[in-house]
Amino acid sequence: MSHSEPQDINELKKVRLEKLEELRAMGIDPFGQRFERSVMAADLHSKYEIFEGTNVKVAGRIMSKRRHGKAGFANLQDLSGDIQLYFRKDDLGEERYELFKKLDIGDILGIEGKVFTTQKGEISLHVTELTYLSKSLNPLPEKWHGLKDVELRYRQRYVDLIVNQEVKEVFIKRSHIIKEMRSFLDKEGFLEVETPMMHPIAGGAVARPFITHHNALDMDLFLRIAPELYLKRLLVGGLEKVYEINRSFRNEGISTRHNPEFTMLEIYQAYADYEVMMDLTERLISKVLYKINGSLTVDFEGTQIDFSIPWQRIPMLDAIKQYTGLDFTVIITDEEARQAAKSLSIEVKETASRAEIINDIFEQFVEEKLVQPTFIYGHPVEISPLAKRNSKHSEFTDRFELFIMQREIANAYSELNDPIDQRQRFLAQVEKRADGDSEAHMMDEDYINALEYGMPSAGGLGIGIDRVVMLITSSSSIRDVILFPTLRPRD
RNA sequence: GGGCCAUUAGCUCAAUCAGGCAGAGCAGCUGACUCUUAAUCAGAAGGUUACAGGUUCGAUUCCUGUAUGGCCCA
Repeated sequence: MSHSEPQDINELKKVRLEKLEELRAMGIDPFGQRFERSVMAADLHSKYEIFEGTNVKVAGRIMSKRRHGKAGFANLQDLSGDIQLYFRKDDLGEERYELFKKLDIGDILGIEGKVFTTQKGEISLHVTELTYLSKSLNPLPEKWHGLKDVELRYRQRYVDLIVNQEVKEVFIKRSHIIKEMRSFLDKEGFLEVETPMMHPIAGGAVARPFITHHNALDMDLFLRIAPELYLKRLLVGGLEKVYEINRSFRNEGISTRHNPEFTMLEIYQAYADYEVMMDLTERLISKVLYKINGSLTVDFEGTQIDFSIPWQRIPMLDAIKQYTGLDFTVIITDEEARQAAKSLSIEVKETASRAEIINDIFEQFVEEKLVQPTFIYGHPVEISPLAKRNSKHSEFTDRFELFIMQREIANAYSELNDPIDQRQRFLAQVEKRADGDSEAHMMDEDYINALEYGMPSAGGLGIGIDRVVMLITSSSSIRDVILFPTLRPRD
């Protein structure tokens, strides 16, 4: 019990505490023991013919109660669904009927009873025995309107899960989605690995890290912003096909699309390239979607998204030309690029490079147009410090990003395995850092050292799991697919 | 970080526009009712109107600040 609210126990809780004492006085443990249930609630409905007339045991939470003098009904909810309970004084006897009368909504019970159908046609249990498994002291939200206050829903997700079934379904789906992804990758011969979450050097992405401190070593560590550089060390080590599904952490704002900790799937495949990764992305997401939803189309807030493959593949410069008319194959110098940006009324720094401007224009004018699954490929090398250069156009990389519903869902490239070029790229990043870009990469000498042993040519792919779950479950906020989203603490 | 909006009973919401006794439904409590299902009927109760100030005879309402959250922008 919180020590911050000693005198503040409200009336409703007081009544329940009194009931708890009454139970104890009757010799009943309000917070019972193991209960061997024989059947789930949903099975009683789906396999009624099998269970009709038999005695079964169910366990779960009382969600509603209707009393009629010397008889009454309640509804019990377990993970699978609901079952109605019928209590009758004549059958239960005085004492057990008293227990029924004392029941509060929210109490957790084990129930033994006989399966039957009421006159109104509802499959129910005629209760013969009830066992207290947990007395509930806090009143649940209203049965009809449920819990709507989003702040309370996120802060007290346990209550949200009790009363809002659709929330429970989203998180069950999330679990299934991740399970299907693992199953898909395992079948394709990938090895699931775990790499450090605490990094001495935060690398693998452009982002500000969280800093923590190790006391015994007396050193600062960064919570990882991406697992990329460790996974590629494993390619060097000969683990040719690896993936990792786990959290990364980025120290930036919170929005409907960003949570400070989020789940990424990263995949690396030796001897592949970014086009192999495109194919893999299509197959992976469409297969998982079909397994989960039984369809390749999703209705996302009224927009039909069609995941039938193949998906569109558009070079980044073509996409910019299509939506702005600007042709960056003839806009060559930084100065020309800055002029082009001004023509679109984009604010750019005096020192902004052509690559940065291409990226800015893409983000501001093209992303919002990409609703159906679309691969955008061919990013400037300057904003892709870990990607291999295109063999014909060395200022661009063999990289793609996948966009769906205006959101970046995946990022992938042919991995840069030239240690000399990689060192130059890191140095360019270090320079940016020195100029105040706190998101730029740090130098990672050990990673260079690994590359110097030889990393096979490879394709790498990162998929934002939370965003995929948002798409598949038609959720508009990332907080609706993360059980306990980051919030400022109350008090 | 900036803009806009919200915060009223355990929950879902009124009352705020134009300052004048803070209301309802559900849940809870008391009573009636042995097949109800948003059960029904009767009764009683439940409030630091997020917090701190200010204006006013009088503030849930107007003003300022703070906290938390939501949406949009960076």
